[in-house]
Amino acid sequence: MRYHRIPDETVRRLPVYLRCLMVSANQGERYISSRSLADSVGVNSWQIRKDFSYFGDFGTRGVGYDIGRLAREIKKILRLDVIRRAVLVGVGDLDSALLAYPGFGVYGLDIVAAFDIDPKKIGKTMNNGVTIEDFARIDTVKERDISLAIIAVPRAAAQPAVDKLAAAGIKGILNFAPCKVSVPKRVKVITLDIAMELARLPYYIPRAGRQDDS
Amino acid sequence: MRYHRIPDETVRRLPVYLRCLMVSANQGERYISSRSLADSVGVNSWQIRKDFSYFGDFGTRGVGYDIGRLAREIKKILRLDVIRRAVLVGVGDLDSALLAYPGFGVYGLDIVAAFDIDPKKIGKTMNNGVTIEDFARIDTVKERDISLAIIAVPRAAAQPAVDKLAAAGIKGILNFAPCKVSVPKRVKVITLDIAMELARLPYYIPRAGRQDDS
DNA sequence: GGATGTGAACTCTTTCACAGCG
DNA sequence: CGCTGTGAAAGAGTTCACATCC
Repeated sequence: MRYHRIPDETVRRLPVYLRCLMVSANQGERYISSRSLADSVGVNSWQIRKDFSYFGDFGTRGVGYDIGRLAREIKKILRLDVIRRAVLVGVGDLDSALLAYPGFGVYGLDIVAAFDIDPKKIGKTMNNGVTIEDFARIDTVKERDISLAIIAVPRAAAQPAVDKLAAAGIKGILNFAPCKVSVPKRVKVITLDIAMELARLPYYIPRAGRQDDS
Repeated sequence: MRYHRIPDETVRRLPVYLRCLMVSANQGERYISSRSLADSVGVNSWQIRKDFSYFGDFGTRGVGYDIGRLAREIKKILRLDVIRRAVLVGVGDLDSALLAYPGFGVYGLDIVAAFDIDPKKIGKTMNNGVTIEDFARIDTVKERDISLAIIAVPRAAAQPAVDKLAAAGIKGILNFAPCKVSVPKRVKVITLDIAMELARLPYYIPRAGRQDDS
């Protein structure tokens, strides 16, 4: 399969596999079968084999996958094998949560700068030791080898912020603002909209009536 | 089309359409065409028409969609037209952010209780006036007409917490814990895993080389 | 035997083209 | 004439069945 276009859905699943592999590795395991990996992450075993088959033959028939090797391969595929410097834009409640989040480091993310427009925040230092700078100077990230941005600003501020980030050479953006943003093709945006996820939850909940267990 | 199974992808897009409609309504607009709605949310106009066609004929040919009516219809489809009482499980940094999040109320969510296992937190009152209770008493939600839960607990605590929530009659869970959780079929879980989104961002960022704008 | 890797069938989703209506 | 609504075609992604290899 090696020479096909990779489905986006496969790329979405790879980080999930990776996390599971890291957990298994921590428990001292050496090999894992597609079946047991599948059970852990909640997909089918053939889905897992198909996903890996897009990238190469990582397994050993009759044995399974070498956990350490597979984890390294996935990291390489996802380009998580290099540390990337990131900037936080909009320092609020969400950012405290983000900074407290264990696992950004695991995925090669190093938050080295933070910006805000609020004069009350500028100059303050965050939990991780980074001092908040004035967003007016966002263009300085260009000289600081920062390629990723996490933005958590109000809706109206999102598009202008993204425009400035794109101009400053940022290549990837994780957007927590509740709206679509437009960027040049060379910039990748992933929007994570909490309210949108929440809003579709009731759809799956029957108003009343019989229920059966699983 | 009315009598088909609804694609999950359509359900995922409906909240996005709804938000856009609410913004347009606030600006005093009365009608919107599939084309202009499409431009606002970043999909194609035929995608929008197809999505709506699963539920009925909401538009007027030659004119477009009545914004108020369409918003009401979508709310009804998503079952956002009733207030749902929700409980927060695990009160940490993320929860402060969640409580500050404008827009839970917009989608009919009312956070009426909070639980934690940390004795230092139990008894304290959150920003929204809700007092944090001992998670050991989570079963009391059964008598309090609470149908949704938002859980933001460490990975190891997630499955036990979810089991207790399911036993307490919770019907829908928004899971921020970084892992898969198993539930009875009658319970719907939506997992929102920030690290998993972040981990796939570098995949789309070329290591180096030529770039073209859009 | 036991597990992987993969073409082929199948299912789900998007796109198209245009009929139908206001 | 403009814009919606929809069957049909095309495209993506998943599932299956089994050949293949350790």
